[in-house]
Amino acid sequence: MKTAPASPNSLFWFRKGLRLHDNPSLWAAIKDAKHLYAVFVLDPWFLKPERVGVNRLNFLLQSLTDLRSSLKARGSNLLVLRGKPEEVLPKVWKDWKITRLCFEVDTEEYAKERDVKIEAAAKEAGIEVISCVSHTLYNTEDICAKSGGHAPLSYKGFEKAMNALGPPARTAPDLPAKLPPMDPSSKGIADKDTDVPSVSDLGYIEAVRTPFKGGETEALARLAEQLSDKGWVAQFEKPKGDPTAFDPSPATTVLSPYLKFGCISPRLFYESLQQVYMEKKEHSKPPVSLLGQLLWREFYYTAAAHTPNYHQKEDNPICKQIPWDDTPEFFKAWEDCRTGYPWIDAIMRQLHEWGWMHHLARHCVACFLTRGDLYVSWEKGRDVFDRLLIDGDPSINSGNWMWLSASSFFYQYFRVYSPITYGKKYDPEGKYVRHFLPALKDMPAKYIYEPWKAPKKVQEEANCIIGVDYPAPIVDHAVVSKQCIARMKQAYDAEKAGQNPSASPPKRKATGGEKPLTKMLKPT
DNA sequence: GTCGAGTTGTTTGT
DNA sequence: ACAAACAACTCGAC
Repeated sequence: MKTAPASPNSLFWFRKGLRLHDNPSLWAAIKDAKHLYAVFVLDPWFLKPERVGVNRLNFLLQSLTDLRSSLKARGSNLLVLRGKPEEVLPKVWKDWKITRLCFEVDTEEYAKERDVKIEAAAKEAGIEVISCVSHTLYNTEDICAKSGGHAPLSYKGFEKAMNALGPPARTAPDLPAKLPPMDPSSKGIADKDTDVPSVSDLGYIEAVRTPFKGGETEALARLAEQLSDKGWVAQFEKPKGDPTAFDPSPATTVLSPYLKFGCISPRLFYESLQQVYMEKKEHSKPPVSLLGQLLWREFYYTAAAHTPNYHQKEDNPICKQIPWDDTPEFFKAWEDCRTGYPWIDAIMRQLHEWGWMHHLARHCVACFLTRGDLYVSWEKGRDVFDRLLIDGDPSINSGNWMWLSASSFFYQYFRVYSPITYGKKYDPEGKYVRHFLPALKDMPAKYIYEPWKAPKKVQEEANCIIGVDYPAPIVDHAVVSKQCIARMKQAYDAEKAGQNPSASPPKRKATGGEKPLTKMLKPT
């Protein structure tokens, strides 16, 4: 590699990390730089309705708009380019005589493959490449190194590895008020060529419905607001949250979409929490505390980055091989909010409209689709979440789906969420259900979670005939949940026998083992 | 090999 | 409000 020039022309490539605060890679880009070019590349690989829903795409575009105005305020700009990064970047680094390329480390599958190619091409062109870790608290490799060379698969193991590393790196200092300018004679840097498009510019016709707005400015304001109630922060325990809370605001911080895109730095969140905990001596602790939530993110990022085939069941060494059913009619009903269980359908409706639901609500629908009721593969549900969530983050999403389907991390498959009583205990009046499923808005509270039990007269008075205005349940939870538990046991036993065939012969159940349970699960 | 723990279950009792 | 029964998993420490 050539020696880096004294006054480099730097290209900073934004991908995640859509922020100016705590951005060590951007610091590396501006160091001694004569010129700085900040770009975001709209990659056609992402920009497909089957890959990213309108709510998250809009969140991204708002984040870019915010970033653009922040950069302009510092005498720079964000140039939004379109096309495959491996084609677009070499073109501009040639046009702009770039000598240094900087970007934040991204551990996700597609990003890793992409970045290896870009880095090789840049070095080939004599360009210095600098890449820092700032999307996670730690370098995930360091966590693995402290855990016997592999990603920890339990929270305890993760905690041990993390404690061995000590506290994470401090946040980077604020950037200077003025950033190195672009050379005004550079090709293709005019506003008209590099502006942030709208969702309709990108071919999306669906309306944006999420109430959450993207961007670093919004993220910092939300962080400040959420952490201003120090008593609340200090006593926060995730399992005690109310998944039905939505008006005026949910039971959690909703910082997840900002962390997903890096509008907020995890290290800034970490430091801000530590400040509150210093003041409030009595406070909740990981894994249930707010800090714990940030550590779970780290846990899943580490697992994803260091597990082969993490995003699929097949050839995934940490994933139980459960023979899920292929029942597209069940899957479609779940996806389209018509399982006939209001609690499940309301959560799925919130997913479509807001792109966000409370974590425990996600548990309920994930359990229902997989091991609890429909026995459909977690990969199918994962794809839906991946597309529709504004915080859809592959490492965390696939991990949680394996957790909920008892495919990895969590194995107590007999603990099944009830699609009837779970919501009822938080919201007996059914306000949440009524809001997201207006067809049921006048159903008496007594029947709001089980409307099929309402007498015909009650249904008529509520203007909601079951089977007409709102579907009848596609399965009988009391029946199928028991069958599912039995099938999970069978699958676990088969896995054990398969993994270690010499230790014990394949177990055969005395009775019931060969029952065609699939047939029994069909809609009645 | 045993035993306790595991961010977030449900139902039925008192 | 809290406790036991339900049926019973894996992992990791010892």
